[in-house]
Amino acid sequence: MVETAPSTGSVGGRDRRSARPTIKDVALLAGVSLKTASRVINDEPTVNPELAKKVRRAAKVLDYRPNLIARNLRRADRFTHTIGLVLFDASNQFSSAVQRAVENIANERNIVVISSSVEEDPQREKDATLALAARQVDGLIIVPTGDDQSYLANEQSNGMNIVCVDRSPQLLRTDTVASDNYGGAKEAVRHLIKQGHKKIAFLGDRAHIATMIERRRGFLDALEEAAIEPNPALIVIDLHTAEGINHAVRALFQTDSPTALFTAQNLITLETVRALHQLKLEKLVSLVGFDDFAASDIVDPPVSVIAQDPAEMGRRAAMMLFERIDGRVGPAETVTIPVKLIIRGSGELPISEGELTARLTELRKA
Amino acid sequence: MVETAPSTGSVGGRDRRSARPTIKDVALLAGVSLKTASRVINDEPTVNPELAKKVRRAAKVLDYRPNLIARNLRRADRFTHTIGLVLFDASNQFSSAVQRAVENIANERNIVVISSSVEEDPQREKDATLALAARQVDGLIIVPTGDDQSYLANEQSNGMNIVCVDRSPQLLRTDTVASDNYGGAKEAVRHLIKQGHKKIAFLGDRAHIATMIERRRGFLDALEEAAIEPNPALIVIDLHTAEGINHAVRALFQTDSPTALFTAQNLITLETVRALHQLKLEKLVSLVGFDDFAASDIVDPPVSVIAQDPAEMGRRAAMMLFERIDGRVGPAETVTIPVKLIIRGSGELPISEGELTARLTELRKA
DNA sequence: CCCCCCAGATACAACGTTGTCTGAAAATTA
DNA sequence: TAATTTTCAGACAACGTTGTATCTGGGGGG
Repeated sequence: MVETAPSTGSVGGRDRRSARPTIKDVALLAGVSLKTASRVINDEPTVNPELAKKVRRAAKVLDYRPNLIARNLRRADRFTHTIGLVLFDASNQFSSAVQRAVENIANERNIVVISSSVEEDPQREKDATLALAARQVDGLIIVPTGDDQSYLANEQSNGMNIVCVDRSPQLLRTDTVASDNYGGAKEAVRHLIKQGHKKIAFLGDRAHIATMIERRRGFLDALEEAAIEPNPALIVIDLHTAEGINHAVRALFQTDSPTALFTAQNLITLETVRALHQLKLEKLVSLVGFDDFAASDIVDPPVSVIAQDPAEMGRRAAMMLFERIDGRVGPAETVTIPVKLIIRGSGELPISEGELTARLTELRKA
Repeated sequence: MVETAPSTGSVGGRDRRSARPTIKDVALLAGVSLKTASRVINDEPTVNPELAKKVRRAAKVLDYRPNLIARNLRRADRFTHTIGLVLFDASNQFSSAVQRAVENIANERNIVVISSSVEEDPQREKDATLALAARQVDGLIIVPTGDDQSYLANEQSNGMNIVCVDRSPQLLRTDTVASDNYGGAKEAVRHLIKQGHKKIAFLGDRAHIATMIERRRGFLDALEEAAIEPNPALIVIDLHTAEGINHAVRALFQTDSPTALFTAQNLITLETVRALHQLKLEKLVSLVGFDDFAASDIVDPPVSVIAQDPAEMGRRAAMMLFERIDGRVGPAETVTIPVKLIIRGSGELPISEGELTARLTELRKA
């Protein structure tokens, strides 16, 4: 599977000393002082056009590009024109939509985004975040993973601008952009109750994550509103692997048998639908998920969801961050982005107790 | 939607001069020279343990963290322990799987990944890539967007290590990790031909992208093998927006009517299935897509695909890059990652000319 | 007792760049 | 024409750090 390319010069093995030209080389070639070359590179007007032309030609010949590391070290304003983005998981659709939105806003301002994906590991979150800070980013956008962001307190008091997205930071106060998690969850469950469901299960991620707490609260309040006693056996948390979710769904139908499910996160929704397919229950058990995903409308049956707007969240977070970088002072703010119930079918299946019971008996026999 | 947090100190508005402590502050507090403090920070053994302890305590008190920008500037080896990753679109599942794999490998080596998403814009690709190079990254992993990467020639000859993923670079020779695009496409189309299809359409992305060229070649060769004359009207390229794809699919069935489709990219597959649903053709027209996507197995009908292995591609790319950074010299290599036909249903629909014709007539009337 | 050596600390230069200050020549004014 | 201002190039320091050279003092050997 490895083939070497036909005869060409070797690549790799950088001789790190002989590398890139510096402004000194440019000045030398142009026959001016180093500072004059610097002036030309930075478009300062106080240079004789003749000389400027010579410098520019030299820079072009050498393919000179300023070393931004050196520049950032020296520049008075101390802006590196770089922001850091910490994601809980780059391959989650929610994350990558946020990333894309942030990059688009940053791009308009010629700001580079340094992103780190921490795979839901709080230690990695901390390491990555501090590594970004040590690189002197102008600000941080974080989708928190762990339940303690206090390691940022010093950075913040040193003036680092921080915006959290999706999940509020814990033990730290920062600008935050979040969805209406409570309201959305409540709406989802109300919707299921309106369809006639009474045995509704909650499938959620790690219990300490702020969004999960809110979504579960919404779930419980919707039940209470309808005077439905919550059944603890129908509340499953700590789901974050495909296997775990599959197992949990099967377990649910082995013993208790909900007639509807509320899945509190996009990956959980996806895996739950997959499990329902395997159990041939997808047409018999209703489901509403929190957070939309790419193919939700062409799944069988199409999945009803509480849709978040990750692009808007990323956009707002980036804008809040840039305002702070531009000098806005004031107390930390929280922006809540509304969510929307999208009805597609999975949450509005006709209820037929008979068929469901039949299928479940069949399953339990097997 | 904006609420201010209850009484706390303000955030933002960094006083950029009074910011973070430097090693000078640490040395001062510890009562030693700057260089001694530096030695302690860098775990050099030639320091009296007494003093070392004092320095460490001072560093802790001040919450000192080295300024990596300054360090990188000075350090002899010139490694910044940072690599750049340029993606064609962060929100594409393929891209984000690559990103995740690269970050995982990099993380093991304590390397930070700076990534840029360029939204399939060649100019942005160039800008972003050079911006990363100017930040002195130790290497670059690029999923090329444009049809000319020669702007990197100087960087490369200055010793920058570059690995391309998915799409080969054009007008430049670098290490490359790619799928077996030709073989995969051929296999997909052979599979459709084996099911009895003769009128097979090709739906592809921008024509200049290396992968598209290969996949189209595979498509055409499979037809030729079976002595099927390709019909130019069934070859649609330059698809890259949801609307465009929807429109193209509708157009296909207005005039010519393929009985099967080969969609050459994941986004195209998704939108094509969506369009088929709208036209109520999803059970009548067969489809095989190139590149898998998250919900492909629970879509109605489940989508048969040629699955790539983006995680493996990212992993291999990162490993090749690190080998180069570690000093491996030699000609540029190309690694081909095998692909796999996954049969799920959409490519194996029973052919019923009658029903299809009926539905099409109905459609054209409307 | 002197010299040397070594451990271990400090002083100074350097990385590539930009901020500040100085100086020289040109341009303007009196 | 002399005095003064303006223009603009260059010298030098500095950013925060590490590499190298130098210094200091204490211990051991002659």
